[in-house]
Amino acid sequence: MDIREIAKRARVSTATVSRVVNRVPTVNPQMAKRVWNVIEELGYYPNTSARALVSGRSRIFGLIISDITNPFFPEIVQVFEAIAVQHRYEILLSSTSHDPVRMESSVRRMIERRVEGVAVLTFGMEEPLLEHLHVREVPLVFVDVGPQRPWVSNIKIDYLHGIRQAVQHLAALRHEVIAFISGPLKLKSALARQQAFLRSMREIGIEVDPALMVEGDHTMEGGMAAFAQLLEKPIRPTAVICSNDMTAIGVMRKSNEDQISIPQDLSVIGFDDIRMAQFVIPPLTTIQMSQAELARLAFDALMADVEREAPAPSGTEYVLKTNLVLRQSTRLNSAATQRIK
Amino acid sequence: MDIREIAKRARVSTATVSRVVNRVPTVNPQMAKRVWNVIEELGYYPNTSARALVSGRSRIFGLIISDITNPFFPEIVQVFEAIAVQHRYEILLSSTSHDPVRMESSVRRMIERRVEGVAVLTFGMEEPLLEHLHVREVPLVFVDVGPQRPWVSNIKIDYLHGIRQAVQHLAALRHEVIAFISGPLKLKSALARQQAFLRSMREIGIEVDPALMVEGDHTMEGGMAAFAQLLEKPIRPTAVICSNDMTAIGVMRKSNEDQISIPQDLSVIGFDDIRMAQFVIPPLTTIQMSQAELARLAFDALMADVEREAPAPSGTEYVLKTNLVLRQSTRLNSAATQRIK
DNA sequence: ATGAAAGCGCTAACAC
DNA sequence: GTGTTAGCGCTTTCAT
Repeated sequence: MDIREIAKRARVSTATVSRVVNRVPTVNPQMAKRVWNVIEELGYYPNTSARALVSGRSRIFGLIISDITNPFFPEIVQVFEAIAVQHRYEILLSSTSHDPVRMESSVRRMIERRVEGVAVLTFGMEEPLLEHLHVREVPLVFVDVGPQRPWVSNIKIDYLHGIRQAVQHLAALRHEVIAFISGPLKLKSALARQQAFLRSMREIGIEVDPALMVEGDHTMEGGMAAFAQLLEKPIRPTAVICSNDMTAIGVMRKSNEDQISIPQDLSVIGFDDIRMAQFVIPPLTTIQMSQAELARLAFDALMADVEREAPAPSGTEYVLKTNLVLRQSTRLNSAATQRIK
Repeated sequence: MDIREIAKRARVSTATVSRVVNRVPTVNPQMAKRVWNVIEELGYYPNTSARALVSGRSRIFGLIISDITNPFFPEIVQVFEAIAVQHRYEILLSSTSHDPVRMESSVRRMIERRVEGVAVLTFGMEEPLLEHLHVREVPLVFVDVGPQRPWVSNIKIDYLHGIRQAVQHLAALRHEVIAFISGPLKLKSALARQQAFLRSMREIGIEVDPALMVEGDHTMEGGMAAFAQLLEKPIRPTAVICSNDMTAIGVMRKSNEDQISIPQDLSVIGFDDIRMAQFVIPPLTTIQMSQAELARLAFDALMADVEREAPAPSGTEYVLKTNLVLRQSTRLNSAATQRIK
């Protein structure tokens, strides 16, 4: 059952059926009605492949993430998909697990499906792949790590904004010995968070003791290990800020094992605000990087490029702010309180 | 750059290029080599829309879930996608949020993309939608709730297997007063779990006091509320089995607020084994329903139907076993222990 | 073993 | 405002 069948039964041409289906306003309403009736009656659904082939528009966006089981991503996928559907786009999802081979195959699949844009929410993309997409003028959007060139947008995360809030929040609670557990420092995003922490501390006149900075790996196990390291140091922090929530959850887990109560004995702050942050005990105070907002920015960036005829010569830049959300893993520093008494 | 361009440059016909790309074995190896070289050189990627249009095969499977942010689903999506890619299939993901309108639009999109099969991992599908897919002979796979008819597979969950293990585990730990927090009982899957619990208890000679059965809603908040209800009853359970992990996490949260220690004062068992179950404190003993296995079964079911020329008249049935995984939220009933002393 | 050619279902000129 | 028609890029007979 195809457009010709509909045309025949509605006694119009296929062109008219096409116009009706695509809601071209110039068609005679009566005729349109007749066509719709036949469409309903026969349960006709236009064939997307044919449409894509002839129009040259696939109405598909690629979405490359590292790992859907990483709690940071589900909400992004959710929102991205919801917006896409509103715009009559489909999404081609791909998890790469940080594997360059899978990344390459993802890009290949996306090119074969002639995606109209790709959101890359991983730690960048190798030059040859970029090149393949670039010659086809496929709009791309990255988070922080995109190259400056036509058809490439970048969403810059304002780490400082939220991290400064976190530091000042702890300072207000009389914490002075504040540790920081970073992510893998070879990651640009992890490094940026650490830098923002140091800068925020400097702003309030504290020069951080290097002993209070340990490197984690953004996993729970890494958080536990990093915190264990911290406990062996001569100075004991009363608060710790973590480079992501999973790390913070690791800290909480290790604290629990060692009979360190949170927030009584130790205040903990995470980063990301993954959903799980609300479910741990106590609920985790964390720096939110809105996944919904990120998804929306990414989609809008692609959409903008699709609708542009000429690209900005060195891409477009967007900014996503981060913000502290207060929950129950931080508290007034009891040591300081006693001192005041 | 299309197949003709390649053909011209390799001085062969388009038919030969097509054969080469599709690895038809009869082509002269030399010629094939020549064609591959040109393909590499020009960076040619076949156009999927054209392929789908002419071959009538989209190489897409639909995957309908209720909500990707529900921790039960990410791993399913992950595994389903990975297997699909291995078979050179793409997946069309859709979250319906239990909204019939979104479900309808999902199905429409899938039909328009001419998916070759749909895995429906929600609580069923309304008859009219089923009908649309049925007339097109689109293979479907459901979990528990599929109708018996051609082109429809069903994955039956063996709830009893794991729940019986849970009950016997608790019994072995000398628990006698075991509560059960169910899911919404209008859900077939929730009801089945409750029935399996009752049956398992009966098997070991315990008739469950109705006061020990409360209805939750499969959310953390619901778990907290249900447990609060339980605490107001005259009899106090020493162990509680929950219809899913989020409910169990709610119980843990509420226990924490009320100074009830887990597992010292109360043993808790969940269901599903979502990833978070490993991260809560203490790690949750739970009945695993392997998400990876479920995804694999679903994919295999669709693939089998795609390759079948005639469908089984009343569909095919698959079974997924559940199993208890021991972690740290269960312990010997201390009351019973004292009694023995 | 290879090539010529007929479409797959649709859109978009272009003509009326 | 509506119809005719030429493709979109590919696969697949059918000849050779």
